[in-house]
Amino acid sequence: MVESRRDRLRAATMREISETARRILVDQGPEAVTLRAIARDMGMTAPALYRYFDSHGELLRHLVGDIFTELTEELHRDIKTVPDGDLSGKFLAASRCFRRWSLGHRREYALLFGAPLPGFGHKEQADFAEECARRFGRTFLALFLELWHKRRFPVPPDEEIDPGLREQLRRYRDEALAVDLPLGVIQQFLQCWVRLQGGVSLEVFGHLDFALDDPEPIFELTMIEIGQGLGLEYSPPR
Amino acid sequence: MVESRRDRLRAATMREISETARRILVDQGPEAVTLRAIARDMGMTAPALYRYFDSHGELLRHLVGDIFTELTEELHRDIKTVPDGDLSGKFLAASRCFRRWSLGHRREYALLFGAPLPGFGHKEQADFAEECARRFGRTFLALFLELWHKRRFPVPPDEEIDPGLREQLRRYRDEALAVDLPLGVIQQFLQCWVRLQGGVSLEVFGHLDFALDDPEPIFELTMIEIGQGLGLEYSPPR
DNA sequence: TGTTAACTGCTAACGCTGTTAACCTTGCAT
DNA sequence: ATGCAAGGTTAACAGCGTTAGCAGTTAACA
Repeated sequence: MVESRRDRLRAATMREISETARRILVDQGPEAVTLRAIARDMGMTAPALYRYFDSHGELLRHLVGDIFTELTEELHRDIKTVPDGDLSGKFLAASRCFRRWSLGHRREYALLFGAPLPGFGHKEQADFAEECARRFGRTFLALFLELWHKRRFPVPPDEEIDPGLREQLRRYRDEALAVDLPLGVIQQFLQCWVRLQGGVSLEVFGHLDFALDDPEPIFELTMIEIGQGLGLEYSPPR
Repeated sequence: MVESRRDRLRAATMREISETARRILVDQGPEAVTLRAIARDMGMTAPALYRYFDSHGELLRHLVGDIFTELTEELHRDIKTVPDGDLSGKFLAASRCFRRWSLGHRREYALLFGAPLPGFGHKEQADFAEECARRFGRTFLALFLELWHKRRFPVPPDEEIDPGLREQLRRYRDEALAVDLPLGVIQQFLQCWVRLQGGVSLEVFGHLDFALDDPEPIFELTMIEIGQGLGLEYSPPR
């Protein structure tokens, strides 16, 4: 049997649950995404949702996966708007897209990148959400590696890397990435990623409000500095 | 009346509430800090806590203030262990202390620097918590300004700063800091702070786990880069 | 000193949460 | 046609924040 009537209904209900959860998240924040609220909005009762998800947490993890996917798609869309030759432009576009999306979806951001909730350890995340997160990560990594292959920005030789770090980088490269690269490239990637996501996190959570109403110029300064390390041509936004 | 018997009892109860809340936070995480749990641990009932705090949220905000104070004290303690002449050492010590405390108090960190909770907007925070947070911020700012006055690291002249940023920096300098400084110093401070806290946040929340078991070397690399911008002498930890 | 008001606790209750158990109807497959 | 599984229901349990109402204790004041 390929596509029974029940299968179709089930898939539709699944979709409706996701959409409803998503809408509540956007409208009322993460703590309002309760089973009862979702069910209420759908004209159902809460226990019925257990036919679709094992627990509240798993429903949230599924939601996380959806959001990661949406973010990743938006990133790819923005990257594609830059002509293929312009790698600097693509890198800038991706970074700015990530920041823009994050600031425009603070509650989703909190769910994806905030403090890990209880029983939500970012480690034992559901396969689905985990895979979505990985694809998100690969988006930036792919850009970075393309940059390395085509432009060869300067990186420290393996021998000059802190021994403790070197071993970790080697493991990550060989086990997770399975590519042939100097370890310095991975180190550089991680440093850039920390600056990018670290800065965005602070902004999203309002931890620069004590001094700035609009931290965009600070973000752009960061982009300039990162770009210098990678030999990129900087061009202002818009 | 200066110090009635009731006043003493009330103060003691206040203290006990704080300590109990704190212990539950450390042992079981932020979501376990419920009014009922606190009351249970104290041999009281939940409604009695309303004699001391208007709501659950306000109790949490008070807890935040306590934690900020504790963190600030630990920072000052560590800074003092470095001889007064060694400003580079003090700066490194403070930064490493912040990172160490954050990694050793992840749940407290989440409360202080995580996503703002509902009705917990980081803006309309209770006066108490707000003041504690300010004193924490001033700890780093003071080090930074001392560094500037004694060592004069290079900063961009006011005219070269992005106009939009310049105006914000001027407001922050004149209204919040009320000091006489080139705006470039403030800009540099904010950039350093973003790198420091941004990196620590990612580490605490486990967002580097996808690649690294121990991100300390990456943190030290950041310290080296920041130090270069400020003309500091780098010395490895321990 | 006696009275009054404020303070500090209690219990009971409301409505919310996630979750489980028991039950009923409906769709699908043998 | 029979039987089983899927997908829904209601009822219930334990926990939560919060409010109302009641009692006892302490402090202040006439």
